[in-house]
Amino acid sequence: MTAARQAVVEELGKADGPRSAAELLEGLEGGVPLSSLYRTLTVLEDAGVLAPHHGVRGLTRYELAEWLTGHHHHLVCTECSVVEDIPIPSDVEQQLHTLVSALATTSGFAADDHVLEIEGRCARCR
Amino acid sequence: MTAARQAVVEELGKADGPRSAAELLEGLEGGVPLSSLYRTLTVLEDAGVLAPHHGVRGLTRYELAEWLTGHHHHLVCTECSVVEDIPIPSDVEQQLHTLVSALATTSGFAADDHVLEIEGRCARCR
DNA sequence: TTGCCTGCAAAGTTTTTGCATATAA
DNA sequence: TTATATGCAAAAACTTTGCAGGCAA
Repeated sequence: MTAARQAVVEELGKADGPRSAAELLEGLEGGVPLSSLYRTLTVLEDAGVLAPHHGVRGLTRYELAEWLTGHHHHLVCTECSVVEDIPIPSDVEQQLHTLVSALATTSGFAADDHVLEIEGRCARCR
Repeated sequence: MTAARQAVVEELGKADGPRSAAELLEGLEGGVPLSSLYRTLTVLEDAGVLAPHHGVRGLTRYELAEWLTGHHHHLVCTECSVVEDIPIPSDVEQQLHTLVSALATTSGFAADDHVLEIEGRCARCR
């Protein structure tokens, strides 16, 4: 774990939602080249530390993997594309999990995970 | 509604999941230029006929809007990136909807819609 | 030394845009 | 005619790769 990687993990730890390479760049001190940042993101993803998020057109954003943050879902603003983490009460999660397994098995799918994104307008855009 | 647009809508009508511009190209007869296809997709999206899907790294796929297909969710294969439509029983959908509204309002979000993606391995990749 | 990490520059992929032509109303 | 749609080529946005130099074990 090098300094560059540490910095990315810390930056994502402070964020309240997934961040793209360009967004991370703003928070990182020193002019890190984009190519290095992308390489760092790839390494951390392969290591299971980061998880990619693909909720918005043409952008891959990253967040800390769920074993670090806990299971959660996202609120996606359809106007400004902001993505915000949202925790989910464990009883609700339980329901959801049951529901997902049932849906998947009838289609021959082996469900590993589920992604629930709530789309709407955030407090600021309203 | 021109012939080119008709063709895209028909192609998507036959598909069992969202398709990218490149994927659509294979099904369309005659060498349609990509740029025209992208323009067609944008027009149809703005017209509310198509809905974009962003479940896979760096790819925007399109599907018919839900007023044409009915509400549904997706199975996403983490191995081959195939995305398959999956209908959802109305009682389950009801539960989900209630749940989503509750989660969103506590965060100042105005929830318009929700996206549930089930990730796993498809029948072929298993 | 040996191997991984970094920066820079070049290239790749997907998507958008400008402009002239073609088509439709 | 008048507006909209299309094709081609160029560009843009985002991401990946090659290569040489740096740093650490």
